[in-house]
Amino acid sequence: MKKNCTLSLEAKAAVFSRAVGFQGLSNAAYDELAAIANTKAFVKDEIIFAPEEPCRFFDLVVEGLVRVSVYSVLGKRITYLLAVPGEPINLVGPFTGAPRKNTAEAVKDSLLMRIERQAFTHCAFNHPQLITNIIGMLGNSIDSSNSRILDMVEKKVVYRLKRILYTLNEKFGPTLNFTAVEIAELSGTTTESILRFLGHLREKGVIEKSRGQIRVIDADALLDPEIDAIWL
Amino acid sequence: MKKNCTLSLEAKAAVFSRAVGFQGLSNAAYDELAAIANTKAFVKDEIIFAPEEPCRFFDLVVEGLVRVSVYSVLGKRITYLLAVPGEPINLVGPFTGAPRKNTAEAVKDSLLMRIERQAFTHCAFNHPQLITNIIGMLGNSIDSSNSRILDMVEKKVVYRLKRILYTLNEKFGPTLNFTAVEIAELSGTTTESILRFLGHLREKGVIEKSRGQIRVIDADALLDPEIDAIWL
DNA sequence: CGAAAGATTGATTGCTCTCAACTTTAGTGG
DNA sequence: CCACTAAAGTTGAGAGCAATCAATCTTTCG
Repeated sequence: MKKNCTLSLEAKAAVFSRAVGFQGLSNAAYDELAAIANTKAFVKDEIIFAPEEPCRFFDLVVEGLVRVSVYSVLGKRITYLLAVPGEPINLVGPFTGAPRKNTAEAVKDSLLMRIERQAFTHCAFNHPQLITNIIGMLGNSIDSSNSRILDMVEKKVVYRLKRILYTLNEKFGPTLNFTAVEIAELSGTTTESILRFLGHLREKGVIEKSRGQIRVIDADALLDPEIDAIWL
Repeated sequence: MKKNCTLSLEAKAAVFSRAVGFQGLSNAAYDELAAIANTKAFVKDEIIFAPEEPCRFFDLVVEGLVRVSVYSVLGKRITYLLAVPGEPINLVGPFTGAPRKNTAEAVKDSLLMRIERQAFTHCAFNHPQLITNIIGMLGNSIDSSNSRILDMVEKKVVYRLKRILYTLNEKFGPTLNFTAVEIAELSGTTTESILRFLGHLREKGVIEKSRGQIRVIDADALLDPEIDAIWL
C-alpha cells in the first residue's frame, strides 16, 4: 500500500477542516495547522503509541483505521476508539505530555498527520474554539465510558452486542469487517459468547456473516427501546 | 448547618489556590477567579445539577461532599466522582454549555463556589496552564472509567470492592461513612453482594463496620498485586 | 502443504443476581 | 418519650447467564 505518502499544504488544511473536533475554526487556523503537520504512514498492526510512553505528538488519522485500546494486566483488551479518517487519536497527551494507559495500533495500513505536541498546543491556545471542541470531545468520551459501565452492570451480553453493532453500522455502514474477537473486545465479553449471539442474530435474519465480516441487514432490529449509540 | 455562608475575596482565592487542577497558576489568576466566584450552599440530598440541563456555571466544592453519578433508564446509579473540598465537579460543561448525563447531589450539607460559565472559560483561556490541567484531569477520568470497564470484564466483585475500599481509604482516611448501597454504586454491583463480601473482609479482620460506617483496619490487605487506585 | 487464525458448538461450572424473609437501627411525629 | 416507620443490614436458597474448557472445522496465507 501507499507508503511515504506526503500531502500538499492545501490537502493537509483540507483534512483539518473536515476533522472531528476541528469544525468552526478560521481558514487561517487550518493553514497554520497544515504548516506544522507532517504525515507518517503505518503498516497494518504497527504500534502508533504504547502505554507508559510520554506523548510527543498530536496524531490525526488521514487514511486507514486506528484502534485505541486499553490492555489489562492479564492481557485482555478493551477497544474504546476505532478512529477513521478525520479523527484525532490522542487529545490529552499533547497537552500534558504525560504517558497514558492507551495503546494505538493501525488496524489497516494507515496514514496519520502528526504535529509536535508543543507546536500543537501552542496553536490550540491561539484558537479557543479548538480547545472548547477538544474538551467537548473528552466529555463525550467520559459519558460514553460511563454508559458502558452501566451496560456492564445491568445489561446482558446480547444487548451490548446489539448496541455495538448498531454503533458500528452508523459509523461504517452495513458492511463490517471485523472478527468476532474484535467485536468481543468492543463489547467487553468473550469470543465464544459473541459467536453464539451473532449466530442467533443471523438466524433471525438481522445480520449475515462470513469470515471476518458481518453485514447488517436489519439495523432497526438492533435498536432496543431507548438504546442510544455510543462513541467509538 | 451553616447556610448563606459567604467568603471573603482572600478566602476564595485561597480555596482556588489549593483546588485540584488549579495548581501552578499565578496569584493574579486566583484573585481573578475569586473576584467572579459566588458561594452557594446546598443542603443534604439537594440536587446541584441534573442531566439534560444546560450548563450555566462552573462549580467547585468548598465544603461538604458531592456525588456525581450517572443514572440508567432502569434507575440504577453509578457513582463516578465523590468530590471533597477543593474538587471541581463539572469541567466540561462550562466550556460547551451543553447538557451532560450526570447528576450532582450534595451527600452532606455542602458549600460550593460557583462561576458563571462564560466568565470562567474566559478566565481559563487567559491561563493556559489551567486549560492544560483541566484536560489532564479529563484524561484521568477517561483512564479511570476505562479501567473500571476492564475490571467489570475480568475481575470478580471481591476485587472491585477491595479496589473501591482501597481508593476510599486513600481519599477519606480509614473511617468511611458510606452505606452498603453507596459502596455498591461505586463498585457496580448489588447491595447484597457487597454486604456478603464486606462480611468476609470483616471476618478476616481487614475492616470493621457499623451502621453506615466502615473502618479500614488493614489497608495493605486490600492491595492485590498490581492493583492501583482509581480516581473517585 | 502446514500452520495459524478464525469460527462453531457442546458441556460444565460457578459467580453473582434475584427474591425473600427477617433483624436492627435511626429518625419522626404524636 | 414512646411507637411506628423507613432505611440499612443480614443471610439463605435458587436460578441463570455467561465464562471456561474443549474439541473440531474452515479458511487463509506463506
